[in-house]
Amino acid sequence: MSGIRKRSSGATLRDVASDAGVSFSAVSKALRNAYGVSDSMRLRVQASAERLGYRPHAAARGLRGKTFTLGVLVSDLHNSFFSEIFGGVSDTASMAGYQAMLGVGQVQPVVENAVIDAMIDRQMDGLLLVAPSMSPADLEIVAEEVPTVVIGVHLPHATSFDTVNNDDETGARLVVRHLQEQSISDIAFFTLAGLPEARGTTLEFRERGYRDEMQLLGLQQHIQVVGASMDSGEIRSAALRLLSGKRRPRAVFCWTDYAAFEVIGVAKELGLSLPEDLVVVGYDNTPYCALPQHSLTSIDQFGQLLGQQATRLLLERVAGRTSPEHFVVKPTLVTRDSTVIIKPSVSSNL
Amino acid sequence: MSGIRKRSSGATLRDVASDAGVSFSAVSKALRNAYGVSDSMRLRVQASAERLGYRPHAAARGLRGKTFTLGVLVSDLHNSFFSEIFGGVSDTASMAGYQAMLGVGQVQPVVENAVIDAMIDRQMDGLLLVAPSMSPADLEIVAEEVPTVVIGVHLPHATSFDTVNNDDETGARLVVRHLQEQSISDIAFFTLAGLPEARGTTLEFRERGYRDEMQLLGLQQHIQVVGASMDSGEIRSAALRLLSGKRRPRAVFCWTDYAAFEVIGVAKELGLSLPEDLVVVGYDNTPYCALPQHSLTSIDQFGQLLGQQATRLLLERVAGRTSPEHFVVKPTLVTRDSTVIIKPSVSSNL
DNA sequence: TTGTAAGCGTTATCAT
DNA sequence: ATGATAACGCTTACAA
Repeated sequence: MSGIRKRSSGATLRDVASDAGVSFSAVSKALRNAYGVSDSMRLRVQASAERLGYRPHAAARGLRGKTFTLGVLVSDLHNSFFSEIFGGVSDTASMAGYQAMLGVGQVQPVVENAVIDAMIDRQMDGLLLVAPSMSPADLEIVAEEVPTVVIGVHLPHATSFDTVNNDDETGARLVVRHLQEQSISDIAFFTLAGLPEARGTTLEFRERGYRDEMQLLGLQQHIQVVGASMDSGEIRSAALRLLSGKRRPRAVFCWTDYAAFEVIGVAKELGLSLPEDLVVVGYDNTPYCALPQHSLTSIDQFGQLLGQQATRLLLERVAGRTSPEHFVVKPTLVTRDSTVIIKPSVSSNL
Repeated sequence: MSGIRKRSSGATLRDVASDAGVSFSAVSKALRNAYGVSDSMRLRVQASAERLGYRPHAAARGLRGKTFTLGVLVSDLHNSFFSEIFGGVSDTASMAGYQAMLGVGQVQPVVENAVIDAMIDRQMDGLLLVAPSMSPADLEIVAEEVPTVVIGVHLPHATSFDTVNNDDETGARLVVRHLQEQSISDIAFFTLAGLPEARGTTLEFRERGYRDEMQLLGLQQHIQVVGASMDSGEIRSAALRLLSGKRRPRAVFCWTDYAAFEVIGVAKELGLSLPEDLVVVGYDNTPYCALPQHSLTSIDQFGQLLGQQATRLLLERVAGRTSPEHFVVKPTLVTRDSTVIIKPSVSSNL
């Protein structure tokens, strides 16, 4: 019932070998199903290994071969969208006999680099960078040293690493179109400001999708983009400025769910009623969206799928692929009360 | 500006040695500030190492000495309380030259064990287990093999590992007392159900604190404990049962903030107004509590501090301490509108 | 103070 | 098909 293998025994290849009565190099091969071992020997070796509770020593392994460890770098643990991604990563990795280890690079690029270095030093077989804030040039440098897949940066022409993304442009367009169908035209875009000027970020693409679709629908005069840093206080004051200014929009499309929640909060404090006075939309479709007090329309970008796909690609690179692959998943609009103006007659009170 | 060290050079101790014109073992010692190296040699070696971009090979190091890696096991990335803890861990670890790596054991104890095994196999110097769901006996087994600190399980008599906790009993008492001061006596406790029967969990202590304080204040006839699993749907249906039943409490004290948000959602759907009809309290004081649409009174258990302290203890164990230490931090009640009945005359509309 | 040498537990190459 | 042997890059006695 315990499940924990008491493994202080610390059996090594040699112990298994002497127990099975064969050479230790034979054990190495047998255990890895390498070429050139008879079935009878494999069976005997496996039995011994089992009995002695043998476990390969990862450090020793890393010295010659692989460590079977993938490093995952995320910039912000608080965003539960990242947790979703990691779920997909972890599953896919462990099914292939790999272990995913998470390192956190707290937005500051310095820390980000330090974590990447640490992962490379620890001989991780591959790196999965989730929404890194470093420049494409730096990404190339990293990818030169170790198999790399990047999630959340649009660099479809990168050759030394793969990318996995949701189609942020389409996501943004879906939002604008949906709102326009609700007869809303005055739509503002609330984005993250003050990033280390990065190229190809998801935010850049969301903004482009927003602008393009507004243009396409003839709403260009309503285009309005405001920004705030990640800090909760800054988000609030930017939202307050936007909502109490003279050009208050009818709808605010936020770059991430959490910002949307802050906007909703500010709106309530200002005495605005939702969705009659103001409509809010988020991005990521995190679990909090479904809470009735939010009921927030959001874009689902299938984090788990992103994580799975990225891991699959990474394992391919670890296995030797060098040609680049760029995977894009179509996001989906999840409509909730926050954007449904004409409510059914029997309505619950939001 | 790039910050990324291009290190494909792959310089080893030998390279540094020949560059500095000394033996490679001298380099090893000089770089680790070991005993028996002259200042002149140390300087020369450091200069060479710097110039060649030397970085120690963690796997090779792990074979003889330490890996300077700490493994952190968390059961649920989604709880942003855990992110807070990891922030403290990461900082403290890196200041001591260690790197913290996160592994996720998705509640299922099987996965939890697998992750721990993976961390031990990778020769991590110490393990930090955050709210593990395994039995105390299994914890002992793990701690026997590797320096271990446990956060979020009350086992003050454990000898083979250290524990770091907030005082859950006090936390719960604070809540009950606070509510009673608001003239509320009918207080229910909403807890997590269906765990693999664990001993010493935070929940056990919160419930005890709740029961004891209710008793102490003469409110024992109002004691009511309901449970639900981690699943969002289950939480909702349990909350619905509680709030629409004939014994609807005046206040619900929830084991974690997210559950409180679900309770608030159900309450709104039922047409209850907060805080007049129902008062809700959470635990963890996650960022979402401060949102005006929640304004949730909660218990702050200082996750970052917990993480820092746990890491400090772990590093001590790694350094050789074997005597157990058990650190407990006093939690604090953060009062917000969700429990303030008599509001100031100029009130914002929650 | 400095250098030499023996492992650490693997993988991979080469004989047998 | 099997087994000896040489790395891998480092730490740590021990010798000079």
